Amino acid sequence: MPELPEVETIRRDLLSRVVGRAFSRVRVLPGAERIVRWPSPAEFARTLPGRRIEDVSRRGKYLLFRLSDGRYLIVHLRMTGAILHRPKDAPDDPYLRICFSLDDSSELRYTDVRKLGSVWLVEEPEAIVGKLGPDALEGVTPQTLRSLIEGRSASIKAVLMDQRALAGLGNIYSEEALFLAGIHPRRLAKSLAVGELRRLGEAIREVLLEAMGHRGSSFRDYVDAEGREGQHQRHVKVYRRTGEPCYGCGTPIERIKVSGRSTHFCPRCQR
DNA sequence: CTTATTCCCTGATTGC
DNA sequence: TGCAATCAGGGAATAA
Repeated sequence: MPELPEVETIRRDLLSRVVGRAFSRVRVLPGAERIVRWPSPAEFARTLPGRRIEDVSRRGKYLLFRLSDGRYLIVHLRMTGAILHRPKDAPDDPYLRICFSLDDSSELRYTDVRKLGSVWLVEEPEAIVGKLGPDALEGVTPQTLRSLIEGRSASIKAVLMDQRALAGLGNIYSEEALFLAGIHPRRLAKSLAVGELRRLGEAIREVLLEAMGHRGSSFRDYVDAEGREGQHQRHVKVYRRTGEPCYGCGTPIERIKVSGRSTHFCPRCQR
């Protein structure tokens, strides 16, 4: 499940590998048409060849390729998407959905078991990422956190996962940040005190930086641009640790539902 | 404006 | 052991 640390790991991998390269051929494989959200799959595949990749950036969980004609190729991996950079004669990758051939005999291969991911080719990236809140890796001050929770009656976990409030956190890292800050995921967001908001902001930053240091978490499908797994799944404190002892106090980690998502927490350390 | 629910999609896991 | 039901979950769409 690529969240901010996984997408950022891929971005950094791709920077050195594809910036300066041009697309030579683009194929949307049969059955994968739905992944191409804009324009039509045929126009998408026809327009990209000849365009050079000038930069790779990230907003929340979105990857943005700035192209030489000023347009942007935008990719969202959702649950099971991956972007692999391979030599063109490398063995086939399973679940290949879109193949971007580059002008140096390499390929960007978009693979996606469940076909839930999305790609766009647009002139104006704000049309896609404009609704996102501030990036979770930057600008998470107590003041911004306070502005996020104002006028909302949702739980703090729901707010952290709301990409229009804060962009980049999903289930894994919102749970980990709340554990680190000692905050119960069902707490009403607006009930948090200033000190708790400050701790939460620090926890978000710490969790994301540590996960990026481990090149992301590979619980199921996530791999980086070279097809390698991350290591942070070995370091999570609560995510998918139902029944296992809390590293802080030994109490078994519990699993509950919060705003429709399974949620893990320590009932003793997070009140 | 808000929050809650459904849907997408298929491999892995669970339950009988 | 076998097979069907359930689960996983980001975000869009829809309902309330």
